[in-house]
Amino acid sequence: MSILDLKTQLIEGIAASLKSLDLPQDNLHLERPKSQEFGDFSCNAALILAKKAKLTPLRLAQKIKQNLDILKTVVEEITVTPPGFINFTLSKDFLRKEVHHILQVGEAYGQTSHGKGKSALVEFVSANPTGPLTVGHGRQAVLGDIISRILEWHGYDVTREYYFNNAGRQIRLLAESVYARYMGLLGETMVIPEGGYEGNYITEIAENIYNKHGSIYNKKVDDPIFKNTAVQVIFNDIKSTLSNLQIKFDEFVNEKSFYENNRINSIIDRLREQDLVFDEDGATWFATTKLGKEKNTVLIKSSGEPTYRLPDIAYHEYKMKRNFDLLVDIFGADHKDTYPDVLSALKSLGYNIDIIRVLIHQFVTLKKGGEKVKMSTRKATYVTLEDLINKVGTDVVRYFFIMRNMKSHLNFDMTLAVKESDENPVFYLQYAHARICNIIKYADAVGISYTQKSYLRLISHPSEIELIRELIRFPEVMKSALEGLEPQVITNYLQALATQFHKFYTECRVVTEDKKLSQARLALITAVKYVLANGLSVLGISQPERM
RNA sequence: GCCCCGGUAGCUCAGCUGGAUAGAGCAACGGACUUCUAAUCCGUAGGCCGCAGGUUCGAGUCCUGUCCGGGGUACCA
Repeated sequence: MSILDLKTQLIEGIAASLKSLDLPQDNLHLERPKSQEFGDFSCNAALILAKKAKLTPLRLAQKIKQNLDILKTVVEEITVTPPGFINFTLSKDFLRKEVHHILQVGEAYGQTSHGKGKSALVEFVSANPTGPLTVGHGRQAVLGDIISRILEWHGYDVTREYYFNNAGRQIRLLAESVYARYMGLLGETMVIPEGGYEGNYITEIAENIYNKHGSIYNKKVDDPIFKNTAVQVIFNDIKSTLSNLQIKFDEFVNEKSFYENNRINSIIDRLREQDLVFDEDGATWFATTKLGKEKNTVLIKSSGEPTYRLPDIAYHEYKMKRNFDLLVDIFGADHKDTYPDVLSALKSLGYNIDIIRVLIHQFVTLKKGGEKVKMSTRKATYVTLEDLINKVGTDVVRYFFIMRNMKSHLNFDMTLAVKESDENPVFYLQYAHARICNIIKYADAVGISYTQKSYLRLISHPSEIELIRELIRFPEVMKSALEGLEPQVITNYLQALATQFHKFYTECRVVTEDKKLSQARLALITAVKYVLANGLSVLGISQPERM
């Protein structure tokens, strides 16, 4: 039985008891008490329903308890404590059986079928190819990938999608910047455009063109070679960085495609039919004030060029039309004000926007030795993600970016990150895994291994029991990660599990003269190994067998 | 001005959709390797949960106000 099934059973039991007392049964849930003295689960139903039952919470709790019909083999003790909680303590027998359960299910332990037969589209990164990915993009890249993995863990068929724009003003500036460097290489005067790009990579792209073609593009600022080479080189660079982070996209969608097949005009037309589009001052506006916003929004500038919102709407309509069950958009805080326009447009066009989950993450504040660094791709005052990966490694980078709640600002101190990479919390988890692997190897060498009948009844030491208690929380944690689409709960949990394991390790020797006990403990730590490995793999972090 | 996010130990942050005595890591101090890995463990110390009201059996968590930090508020993306 999984802990999730057990919780359902307990809640059903409580509901039945409430029904027999003629009390409402909705909104029941179990909590994990902070202290073990209150057992493994507690229920606050009596506190909430006391008024309705015209009893003190304590008396009501007693009554609910009396009417409870719950298996003694699973729940060892039910207590009522002030102010009126009903507490359930799981039997040791149940806990031991759970270890067996974990060993049987193995790599699938903690999975659910919530997403079985469903598909999800996760859009993230979506940085335009104007420069290398920065540390700032890293947070979103890792967040998006791990959220995708969480969805996959629960059975979703996930498409990771990257939306980009290789046209427009920024790209024109990029091409002109490359051209300027190219002219510089030819010994001509080099005019870097106003607001152009200054990074070293621009020079490298120019050299690339020069080495291949010499001076044949002299004075040909409009030749597509500059734009094409730049975009191609930068995109390759971006993909290679992502690949170093163990991230692979399934689809790349070009904003340009929405101009080509008339989708944009069609959106304007359909919104106009509903009186949500009007013309003013030569521009075309989206009447967002009619949809509850304070200001209207420009969709087509008076120059005739659409703002990015319009293709964004077209892109999201394209997402909708592909019939996913779930659409996840991951944006930085700078999009906070713009995505509601996209959603209200989709709604007006008749789409069910309930399937969209928009996740907004706060920015990374980069620091160097305590000093704040302002990042700008244009000015090349950034630290590239690639540099960071090279310095501290993929596992550390991935872990670092999801250690914190996405709603919080992430202070990233480069100096500290490099210095502290040796004592990064990710190693704490991996060390626990490696320790287990080593014990198993040692046990193997002396001829002890666990079998299905591994004397688990011999497990009784407090730190063993605590370890199991921690272990079986895993399915709950993974469920909550799915509900909140928040990877951080997994890292918090794995830290707690590793702590409990390290504690167990110092208190209980696994391989001893006592063969039966050794087998039992071997079974226990193998279960720990599965859970650690499962958690780490969802985070996309390696599980070393030796450190 | 208006909108969004944050404010919890010296520092960096957890705190499970309102629960019981607010937690961890780092830094400080004191202990533990003859053992399956000390990248570890145990202990001590550290708090007006920004501030003030409110809601109720119960608030770090919800509401109102206020202060501080960040982001947004473009015919830029």
